[in-house]
Amino acid sequence: MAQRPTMHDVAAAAGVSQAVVSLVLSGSSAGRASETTAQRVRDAAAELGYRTNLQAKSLKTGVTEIIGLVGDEVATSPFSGMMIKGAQDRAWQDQHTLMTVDTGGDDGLERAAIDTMLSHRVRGIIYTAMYHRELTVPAAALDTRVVCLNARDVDGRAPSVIPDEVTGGYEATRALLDAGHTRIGMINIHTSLPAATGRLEGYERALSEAGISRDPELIRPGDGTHRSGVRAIGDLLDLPSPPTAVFCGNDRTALGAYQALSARGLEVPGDISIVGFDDQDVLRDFFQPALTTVQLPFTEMGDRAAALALDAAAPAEVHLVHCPVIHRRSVGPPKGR
Amino acid sequence: MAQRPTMHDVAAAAGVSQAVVSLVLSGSSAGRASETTAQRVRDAAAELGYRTNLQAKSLKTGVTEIIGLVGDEVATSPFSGMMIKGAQDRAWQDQHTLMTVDTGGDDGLERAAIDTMLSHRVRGIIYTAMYHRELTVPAAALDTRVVCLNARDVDGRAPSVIPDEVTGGYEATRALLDAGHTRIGMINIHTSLPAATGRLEGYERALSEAGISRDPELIRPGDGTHRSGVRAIGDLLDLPSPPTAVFCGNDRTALGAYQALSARGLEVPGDISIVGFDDQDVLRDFFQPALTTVQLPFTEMGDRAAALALDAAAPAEVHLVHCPVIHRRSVGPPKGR
DNA sequence: ATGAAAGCGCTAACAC
DNA sequence: GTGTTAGCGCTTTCAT
Repeated sequence: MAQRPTMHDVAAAAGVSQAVVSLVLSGSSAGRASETTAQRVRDAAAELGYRTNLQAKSLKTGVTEIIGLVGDEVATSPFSGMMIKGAQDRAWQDQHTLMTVDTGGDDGLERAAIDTMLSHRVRGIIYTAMYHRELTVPAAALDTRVVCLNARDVDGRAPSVIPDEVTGGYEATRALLDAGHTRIGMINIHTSLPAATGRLEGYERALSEAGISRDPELIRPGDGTHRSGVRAIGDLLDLPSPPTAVFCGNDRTALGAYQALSARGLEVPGDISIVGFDDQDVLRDFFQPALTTVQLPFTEMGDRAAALALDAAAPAEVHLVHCPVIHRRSVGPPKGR
Repeated sequence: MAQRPTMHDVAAAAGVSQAVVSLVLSGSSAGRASETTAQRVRDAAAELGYRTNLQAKSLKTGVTEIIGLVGDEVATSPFSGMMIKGAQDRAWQDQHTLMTVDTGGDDGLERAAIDTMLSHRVRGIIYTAMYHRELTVPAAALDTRVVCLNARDVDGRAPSVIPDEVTGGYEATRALLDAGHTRIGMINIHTSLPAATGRLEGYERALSEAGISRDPELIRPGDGTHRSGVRAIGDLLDLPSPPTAVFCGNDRTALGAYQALSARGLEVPGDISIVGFDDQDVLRDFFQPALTTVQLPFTEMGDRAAALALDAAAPAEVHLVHCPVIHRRSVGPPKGR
């Protein structure tokens, strides 16, 4: 762990000047240095265990190869891991590294994190939300390139990458429609979330497109919990004319529905078809039979966000990322068909 | 997003020299600059939106304020999120930031990641495993300070921070012993894991300390899955003299046990007491009644690892972090007592 | 109490 | 083809 060798050391070892070392090692020596010299330099570098000092390089060039990623609960939510992975892999492809800070929702820490990143002269900041939501990018962050991930910048000053909830809800409902259902319930999640409004909008659009008139009784409120799935599916089944299929606003709700159904001796999809939303990893094993659901494309979203963070010219648009339906076993034809 | 102001700009604005700006902003101006001057400098800096250029600072000082964190699946496992959070918060307290790379288990990427971090002249590297295991630190990484997190460096060249599985298993078993049980089963997980051998060792130690002779029939193999919990608990119950309590090698196994028990019409803890291991967040809600289990102290482990990464003088020891028993509702007195 | 100056390791323009 | 040179923005020593 002695003092790291510098280009000067390599130059001395190879018997050339430091400038030549720079040229050779940066790969731009074509036509500048002879191949013999180049090889001698590379050998010397390897021999000494030379490694670029990125501080020095960045100081000179004025740009760093770091992308900052700030978010509430970035580390602790299972979802954000995928966003980070997507962003990281993309950054990596472009020789960049991610510097991550999980603010835990603490505004002071967030300010400090942004500050630190700016001091590090990051190439851009990916401002990430654990749950899809709307937010205002802190003014300080706008000193650099900012991209909102899983969040929409209400002021439209930064590009945003969010899941296309509407199309997701639409396609989830279509999957049910296509299986022959015409009486389709929906159990929503917290209505304050873009996820809730978007998914519901997709549901309604699909039904109206199919010429099915809206029945408010079929749309049940919920809060995204297991418990609310249990309750809402009960309400739905107790209707004079119960639905033959239900679109659940998220997987957790769907799991509640599954259990309530099984408690009543009803089968999925024999008696009733179910579609979820989120395709949550950790819940997957608990669905018997496997749940047909809509996937939140977090990895792709992370990828897109990183790409935008690296592209200084990208306009501050909203990028909707498609949420594909994952067809598994919880959808079948309506009972008695 | 114009060119960022430098200390020279601040100096010009405040009518002092750049050196004084450095002194004042670094806080070491006590007795060097007058308070009036200092204030003028700070005002000018704020006015211009000045921010330290950490590249330049690091180049000069020779040390960075970055800690690298490399791991397989760091981003995607629910556990590692907590380790990252713990490490980050600790790093943050010491003005450091985390640069994270998830290698996805790819060796090439891992090498590249370590290389990059070394080029960034990170203060240290936290080499993290998703599952507690033994490993060899890549030679390249040893160019800097390395700390193994949730992994033990078999060559003993780097300090390691790992959960104290043995004591965890011991205390889990003690919880059962203390409730009055004397016939206690254990369902193990993959025996190749330090988690499995350690937990079993703790179990055996607790029993032998209590003067209970070892009954091999009570120790069932498993692979950590839900399914293996279902199977093993069945085997245990079918014994001529079944246990009144079972220590499950992990929560997932315990969940299988719960379900098999409920399928047989048996109650926890009325008919049988259960203790798990891991205290896995996502499974928590599925336990009815709430599971008494042993917590893997990931946040604390991350904290310790970061602290070690920052302490160049720390010896390459193994740091065992205590795994506390979380008492909930799945332990009661033996039936018929 | 303040300023001048050197130099950290690198890139890149320019000279030979 | 290769070397010389001038900074990038900062910290720090030494003058003043």
